[in-house]
Amino acid sequence: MDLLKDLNSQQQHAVTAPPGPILVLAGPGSGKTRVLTHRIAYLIQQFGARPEEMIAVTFTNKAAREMSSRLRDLLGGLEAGAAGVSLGTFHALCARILRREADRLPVTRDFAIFDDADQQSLVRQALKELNLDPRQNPVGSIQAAISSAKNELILPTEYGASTYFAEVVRRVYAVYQNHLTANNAVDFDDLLLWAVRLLREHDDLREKYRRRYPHILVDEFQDTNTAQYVLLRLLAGEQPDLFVVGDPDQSIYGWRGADYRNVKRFQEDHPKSQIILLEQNYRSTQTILDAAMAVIDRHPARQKKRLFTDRGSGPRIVFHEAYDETDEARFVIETISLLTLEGSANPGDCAVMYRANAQSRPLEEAFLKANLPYRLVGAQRFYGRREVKDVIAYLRLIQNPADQVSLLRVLNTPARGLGEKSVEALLRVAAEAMLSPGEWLVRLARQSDLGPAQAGAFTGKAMAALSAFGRMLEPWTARRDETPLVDLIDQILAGTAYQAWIDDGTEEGAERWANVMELRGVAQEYSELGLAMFLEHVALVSDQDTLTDAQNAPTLLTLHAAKGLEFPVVIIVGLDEGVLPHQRSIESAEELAEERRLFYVGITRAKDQLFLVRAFRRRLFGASAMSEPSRFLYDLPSDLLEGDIVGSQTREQAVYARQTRWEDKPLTLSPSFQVGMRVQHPAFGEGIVLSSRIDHDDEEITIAFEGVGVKRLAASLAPLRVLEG
DNA sequence: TTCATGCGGATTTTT
DNA sequence: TCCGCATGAA
Repeated sequence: MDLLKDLNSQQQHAVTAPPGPILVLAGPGSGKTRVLTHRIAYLIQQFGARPEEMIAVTFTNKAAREMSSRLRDLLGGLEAGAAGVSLGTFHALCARILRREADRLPVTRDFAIFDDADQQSLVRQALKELNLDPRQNPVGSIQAAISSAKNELILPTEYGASTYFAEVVRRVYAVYQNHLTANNAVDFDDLLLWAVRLLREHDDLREKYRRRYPHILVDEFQDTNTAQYVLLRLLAGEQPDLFVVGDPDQSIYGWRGADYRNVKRFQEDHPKSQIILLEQNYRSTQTILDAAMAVIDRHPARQKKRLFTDRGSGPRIVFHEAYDETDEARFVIETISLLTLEGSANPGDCAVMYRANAQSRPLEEAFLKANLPYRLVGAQRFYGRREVKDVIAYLRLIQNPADQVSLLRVLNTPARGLGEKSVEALLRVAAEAMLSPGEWLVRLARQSDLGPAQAGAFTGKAMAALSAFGRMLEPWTARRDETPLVDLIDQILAGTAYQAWIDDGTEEGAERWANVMELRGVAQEYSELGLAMFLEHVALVSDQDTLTDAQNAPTLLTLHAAKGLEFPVVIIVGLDEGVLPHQRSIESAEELAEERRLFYVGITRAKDQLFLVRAFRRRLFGASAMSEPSRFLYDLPSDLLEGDIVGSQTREQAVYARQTRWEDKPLTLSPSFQVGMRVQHPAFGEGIVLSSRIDHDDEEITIAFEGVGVKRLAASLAPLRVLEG
């Protein structure tokens, strides 16, 4: 079959490039998944690469699945071959390596993977031990700080403490890490961090994996963080066949440690790398692309891409200013109803996007009031629900009795009279016996006789409850490998009378039980693979994966959640200063630029029609306040728009607003000094500009001054006056 | 162990 | 405004 026949020339160029470091800058809707899958097929067919030698990394399981199925279609008869490619998320692939090489780690291969909530629970515990007040040292902030440190590959001993908070973090981090090991657990970030450490510190392992995976492909490369970048470098070795695809313009996870500058770093680290741009868009109308480019071109120091399509210009973008958020929601409903009525779109073709989850509320209320169905993405996550986490915690405890976080979660769930005092005593006694509390309980169940000292540690009631718990747990752990997974879950539910505990007869109660049953359903699919794989799955999936497109209803989702998706009709609401860009991001040029990219991502989700909505006044934290149009709106050329952004404002105000907003300051730089300009400097006198380039958020100019020589200056600092351009 | 109360904080969340 | 928590009373 001819692999190249349905690729455009840029895509062909990327797919057929000789093996080596290759950077593909792929605009939205430019077919990057297609390029990745074709590249894999091409390497197999033209270079005789074996699928087992290839590793393809994505950021989401969804993307991995998508690639896997597209690859299967593509390779057709080579199905077995396609299956040989190691395809998965960074985290999943690292978890696999860690389990395989567990003998070099401080945990066993049964280690648990701790999520955010588990991490916070450990942080809380550490704070307690260090006698620090969780009120003054917010658990979430500390956890986030530890997470960023890990993403930057900073170990507890290396953590610099220049402020009081950093000192707190430093201490908590150390204790936290010890606890993780004691729990026989790693957290999300550890999956990457340990993988890097393994490859860094063990020459034989590094060699082994380099030989094993000579071909590496990476999707969404702009979203890699430092740990992931370093991991790739370690895996890739000196003569890498490293094919990375990304789009710095769609980098919206900087706040999670992703660093689009890795794209630049890649070019510096691989000076011979090939750079290929994918600019033809197969998704949107030219009007939408023009709007998107107008927004993103204000972001300097970027590799420009000219997005184009052969789809034609399509309808103009509609801007609407609503009175308040209720009115905004009403406009959304009316718009969707109208489109449905005229037959230009199905409800399911429409997506409503917003900056923050809180904005979904007025929208949901409007949908409910209008008695219209909708799909809400994100918000309350299935695997974050209490009842789901409870059952998983039981399973995790069975798989890994050292998992103290899970134990403490379920020890008194359902309530069995084991309060704080009993827990403290249990932890103390277990520590004395040099066992984890879970193991201690199992041992307690196995030998009826207790040391007198230990028996004295508990009240009679607590003792009875503990041994009952131990006797329940013991057979589950002892026979965990023979017991079918669903049977195990049923035993847990029966043994704990769990339904009675969560289903209180209310509607919520029924829903909670339904969630448990849904989890049981997922477990059913894992009956072959078993408990360990099931736990791996639930630890590493996200809820995005649960997004089904079954019903024909509009989708409500955040701009972040929208990345990677597309819809015929997109309505972006809340285009107000303080909402998009978010209040919190306005101060920092870097964050403001990310808000801009977020808007860009939103715009480029639209295939046919785009609606932009804002509200004249908006209720924020209770108080209602006037809001101003988002500064990003002023970047849209008016000939693409239907509806006037100026809205109720007077012309004068609008002009003022436009001027004062031209700033996203440092970052909106396009070089203001041109080569050949004559300039005047108070100290150096007159000179001629030799070159100018934007570096980060400043302009760096090289000037030849008469009688002084060549100087390199920063435009923001040097007091330069232009004499003639 | 559970409920009531008060306080502080309030983005985004691929794994 | 409203949610989650930490804390204190029953």
